[in-house]
Amino acid sequence: MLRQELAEKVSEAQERLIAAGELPAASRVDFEILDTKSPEHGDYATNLALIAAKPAGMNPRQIGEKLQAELKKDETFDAVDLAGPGFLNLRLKPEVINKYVSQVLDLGDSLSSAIPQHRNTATPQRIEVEFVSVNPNGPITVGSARGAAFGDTLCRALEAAGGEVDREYYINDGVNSEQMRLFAESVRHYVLDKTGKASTFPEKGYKGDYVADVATRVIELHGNGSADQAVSWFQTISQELMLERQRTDLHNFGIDFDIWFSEQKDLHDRDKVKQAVKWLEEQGHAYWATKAADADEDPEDEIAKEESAFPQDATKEALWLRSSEFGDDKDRVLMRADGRPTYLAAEVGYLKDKFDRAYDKCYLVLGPDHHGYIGRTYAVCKTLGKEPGKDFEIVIFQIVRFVKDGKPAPMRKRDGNIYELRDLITELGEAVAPNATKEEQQRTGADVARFFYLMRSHDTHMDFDIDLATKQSDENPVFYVQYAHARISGVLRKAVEAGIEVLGSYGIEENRSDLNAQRSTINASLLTHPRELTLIKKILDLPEEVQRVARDYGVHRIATYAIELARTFHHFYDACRVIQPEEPELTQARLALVKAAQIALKSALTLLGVSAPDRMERAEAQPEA
RNA sequence: GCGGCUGUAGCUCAGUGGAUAGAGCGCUUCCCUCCGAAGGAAGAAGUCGGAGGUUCGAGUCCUCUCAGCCGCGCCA
Repeated sequence: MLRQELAEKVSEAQERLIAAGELPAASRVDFEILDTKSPEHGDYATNLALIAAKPAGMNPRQIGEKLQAELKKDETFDAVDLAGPGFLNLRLKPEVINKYVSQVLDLGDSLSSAIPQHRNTATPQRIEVEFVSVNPNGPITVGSARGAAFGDTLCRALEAAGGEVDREYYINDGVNSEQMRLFAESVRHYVLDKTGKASTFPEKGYKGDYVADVATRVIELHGNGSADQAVSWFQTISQELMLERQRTDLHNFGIDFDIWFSEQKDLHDRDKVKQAVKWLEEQGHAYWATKAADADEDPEDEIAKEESAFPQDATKEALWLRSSEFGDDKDRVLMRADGRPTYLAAEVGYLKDKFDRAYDKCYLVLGPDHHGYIGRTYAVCKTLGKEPGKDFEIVIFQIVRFVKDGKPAPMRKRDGNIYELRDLITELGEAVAPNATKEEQQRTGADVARFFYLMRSHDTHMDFDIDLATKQSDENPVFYVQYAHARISGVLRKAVEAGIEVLGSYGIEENRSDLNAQRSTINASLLTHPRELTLIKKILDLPEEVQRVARDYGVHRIATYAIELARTFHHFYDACRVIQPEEPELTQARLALVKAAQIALKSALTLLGVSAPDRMERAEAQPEA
């Protein structure tokens, strides 16, 4: 797009100088087309002279002067100024910028994919992203929802960048799991209780509304007689119901997984874990011993082991993974002394299965409590012949602290007071759109929650003040962005009502022939107001932002971009009246620009998984009549 | 003890080694005969936790340090 065009112009000028012997060939460097700090500096700047100074063995300003002289010959530029230490500020002729409006209209929904790939990186084509993966004994909490929003928008960005993405959810449903058995016992307790039978609550059992909900569903589906079923039966059924609940909550949050990977069915039942462990043994990556080969003789450590809740017979041999040889801090047990596989063994089996599916790149999105797993997981990754960071990447998102009624909201499982994503969505929806229907409240609540999660870098510890988010809805810029979109829809509606011909109505789903017809009738060269040009430039930044996010998964920048784009639009809107019956040609040009802005806004919101409404309801109480 | 993350305006947070560090909220003051004021304009508000280092240039990279949050099982 525009920046690429400018980069080419600068490169060509540089090549001419090299050919003429004015610049050494060593001055060819990766330079950037930057934003200027303030509008009076021009539209864009390039740092070529600064970057090339060292390899060229020249003073930056010296290079700058030569380039400046060369670029001034190009009629693309209104002005080329050499500034500061050696920036070249580029001021463009308006028609260089406004000609892109019709291109944006032509691209439509594919605007975010308009740049195929970054010049330095081969974008992976087949991509797998594993995220959320909450155990099937608990609901989607407001904490895991951050990873859910992050992972999904990462997928959307990777797709926009040209990737084919599988969203994968790993289900921790091993039948031998203590946690799942305990969960089943807890559900059975609730069922017994609800059907009037005596029952004592299992020690360390699971409490909370969601457990009771599952029990209620069990009775609905299987009648009161289900109370007599065995724990193993409860384990199967309550797990299924819990998954159903998770699936529903995620769907309402805009997330649908492609692959639900069952540890039991897809690993254990197919003997994948044993096969993987055997394979590691054959490769010499695992060994039998009573303790780790690299264990240090720290007496305090020995004491800690003695006091462990899970004492092990130190005379029997366990199977250890040589993870320390692959970058982990110590070796890890794969098979316990009693012959049962550890969680790590299942993980090895899972990763091997995943890698065997031949993705170009796999991502694993994990919560902050898992950062200690990076070392060992990367070690496993290496034993399987994959390169961490290149073939496989773990992304850790940081904790969300929830504050409610001025106190930290408890989120810990088993305390009966889990703060679920569905509660958050309902709360936000009711507070922000009190007069809307239930469905609209759900959608609005999900919009607010997603935007809030995605606004901040995944590396930031964020505070989620429920009271603030519900009571003061203005706090959340999602409305600022959505309002810009609704405003555009309003303008287009108004234009139609005023009898102005707006081809293709006012959505962005209109058909191609209409768009082409409109493109031929608009005269974008009338768009010369500074705020019009600023808006066009901002719109053109979207595909670059997408590429960057796909490269470094800084997903929050899409939210930042959306806010900036909305602001740029509001500025334009304030200064440039769109509908002016006495100026039909300008009206058409501005309508085209407004539609281009709508395309970019909707694309950004879609990447965030936030809806782009055509009209918005007021949150304030209705004024007295 | 070891490891991860964070520290930027009163609060919540942006900031790709570049120019005078930004936004939202809050605060002060203006702007609806005019496409929806959930908007716009102007103002006050900063020792980028601290100290060194790297270089033409550091909020950004490196080392050290202080503070906060989190994690470290033959649990899953």
